[in-house]
Amino acid sequence: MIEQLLTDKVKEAVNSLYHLDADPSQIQLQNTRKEFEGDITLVVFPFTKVSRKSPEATATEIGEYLKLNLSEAEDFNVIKGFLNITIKKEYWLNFLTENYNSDNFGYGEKSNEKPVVVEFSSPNTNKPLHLGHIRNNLLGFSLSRILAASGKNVVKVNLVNDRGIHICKSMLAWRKWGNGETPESSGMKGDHLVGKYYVVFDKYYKEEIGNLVVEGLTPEDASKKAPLIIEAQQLLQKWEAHDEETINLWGKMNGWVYEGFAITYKTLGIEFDKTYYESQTYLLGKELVEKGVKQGVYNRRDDGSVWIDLSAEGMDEKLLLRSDGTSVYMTQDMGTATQRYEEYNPEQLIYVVGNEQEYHFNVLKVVLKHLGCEWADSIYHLSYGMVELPEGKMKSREGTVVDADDLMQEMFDTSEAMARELGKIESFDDLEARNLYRTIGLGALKYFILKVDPKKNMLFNPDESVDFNGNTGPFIQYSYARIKSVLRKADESGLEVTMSKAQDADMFPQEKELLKKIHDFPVVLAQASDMHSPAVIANYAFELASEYNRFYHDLSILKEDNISSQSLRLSLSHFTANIISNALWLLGIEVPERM
RNA sequence: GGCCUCAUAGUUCAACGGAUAGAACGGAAGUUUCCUAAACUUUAGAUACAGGUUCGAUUCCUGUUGAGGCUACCA
Repeated sequence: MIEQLLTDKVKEAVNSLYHLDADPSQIQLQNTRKEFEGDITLVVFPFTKVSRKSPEATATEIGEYLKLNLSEAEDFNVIKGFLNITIKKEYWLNFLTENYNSDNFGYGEKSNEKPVVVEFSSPNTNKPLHLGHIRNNLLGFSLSRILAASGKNVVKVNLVNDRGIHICKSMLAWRKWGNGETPESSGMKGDHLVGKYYVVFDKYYKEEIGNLVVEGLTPEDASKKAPLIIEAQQLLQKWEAHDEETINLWGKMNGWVYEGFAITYKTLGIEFDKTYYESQTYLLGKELVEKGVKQGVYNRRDDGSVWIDLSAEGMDEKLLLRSDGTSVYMTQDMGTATQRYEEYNPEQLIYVVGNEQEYHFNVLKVVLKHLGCEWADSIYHLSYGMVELPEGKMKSREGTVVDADDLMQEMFDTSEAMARELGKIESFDDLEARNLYRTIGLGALKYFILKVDPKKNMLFNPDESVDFNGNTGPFIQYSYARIKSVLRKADESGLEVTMSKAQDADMFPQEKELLKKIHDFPVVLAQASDMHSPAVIANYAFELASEYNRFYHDLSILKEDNISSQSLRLSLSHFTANIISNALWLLGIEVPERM
């Protein structure tokens, strides 16, 4: 890669000119802005101190050195403190020749080192998946692919939260008011059916609270003394005591939910290497807490509860074990993290979890380190922002959630309507048309969510739904389909891609821009895996597609009678299509061969 | 109260401390003998406020204002 060559040569240059052993961070290379002549720009301000010359003079000296000593350097010009270097055409053409047929251009070497474990999704089993889960799933899945492409050995895991008071609420409501309703009898998807009874529970629970408040209780007391919540808690105790009837009901209703989730995951295109169930892991961690008490790093109070004092770290006291000896969230997470560490010996443990749990993960790390687990440093919380609706935050109890299944169906319907309106599918058979709606609809949804920096809250307006024009997935998919169409036509016309001919071609500035953009892909990929950000890949894919469309929109590639130019354009098109498809694959987005 | 995050065109999003802050949608005006108009071209429009560090600040630091989150013997 030219960046590496330049970095080395610049280092050599400042050493020879100014006797400076330059730090890599001082050598700042960037793509030259389009309005200036040149390909790559060196920012020379960091060297003006040692050169004791003006930025212009310094840039000129370094430029002269590079032109003399770097064979790829064609020429240079200086504007203020910016040294714009032009790279020889041969370099770009050689780069094209060597890589245009490479299927995994830019991907890192596959390493056999310790794995990276990525946990994402982690749903509760009392209700269907919603828009917030979609952001989680897409981020986790795309991140896993990006890390894998950069050479890591990735393990995707899901921890299903299948036990607890929430599922007991659904169970109780179903038993009281369900009349034996099943997914088969109701025609409902299993997760939606269970979610329905969660809402039913909440309705009657709220009524009871209301009545108690009328009788004179405070809302807080009322919410604790309502008969329904007490009954639900008793159900949880029965579950923990392995009561057969309770376990059976729990197993049955969870089974419905899993069937529903499986469909949602499949539609969304998400899969895991391993799924853990909280019912099997929730007892883990208690031993760790006891161990901590023995070591004197945690404190047991008179009532039997266990705490850790984190005031030295600038945090509060935190409960690790209840007075009745049962686990809390933190206890379990200590256990599952330890289990996962022992199982995989990972280089990194990544948790894709919303930013409302940032404090929890900070505490988790510190609590483990107090126990002497140095590996706690390998825990990384990929914290993402909330998905907000125009009317504010989603609240499942207030029914302002956007259901994942409904949303995807809407996307499919919208893309179908658009395709029909545009007359896109006249030559398609039914199956191909249906696949296209799915591909486009999902592409729109995924791209819309992934293009936003994970850490930021994002706004989702269901009424406007997701666009199909502009900076969108379908635009990129369209660009891909169009390139494929060009290549098909070329093939039918008997045109051949001959790189030896292309080497003789003149390269238009726009063609070089496109090639430079492709050339950047490995750098972008590395950056994305460093920053854990699919958004970097998404925005890159859009820029690449735009670049292609802008240049070729009114140019007849096939009618060009100069064989060299034709070869250059076809191979450039082929290469662009490859990179677009690779970039979208990293986002979990499919490309259509035609649309 | 304490702690954390965010604040950029009318709207949704960009910008390793670098050049004249980019796109897209929406607004206004155009472009179909061609590979495919889900496209392309032109145009108006923004760094919340006040200081500081720097050759250079949307970016780093301090303060103010505004939005969200956390601060449960819930998970």
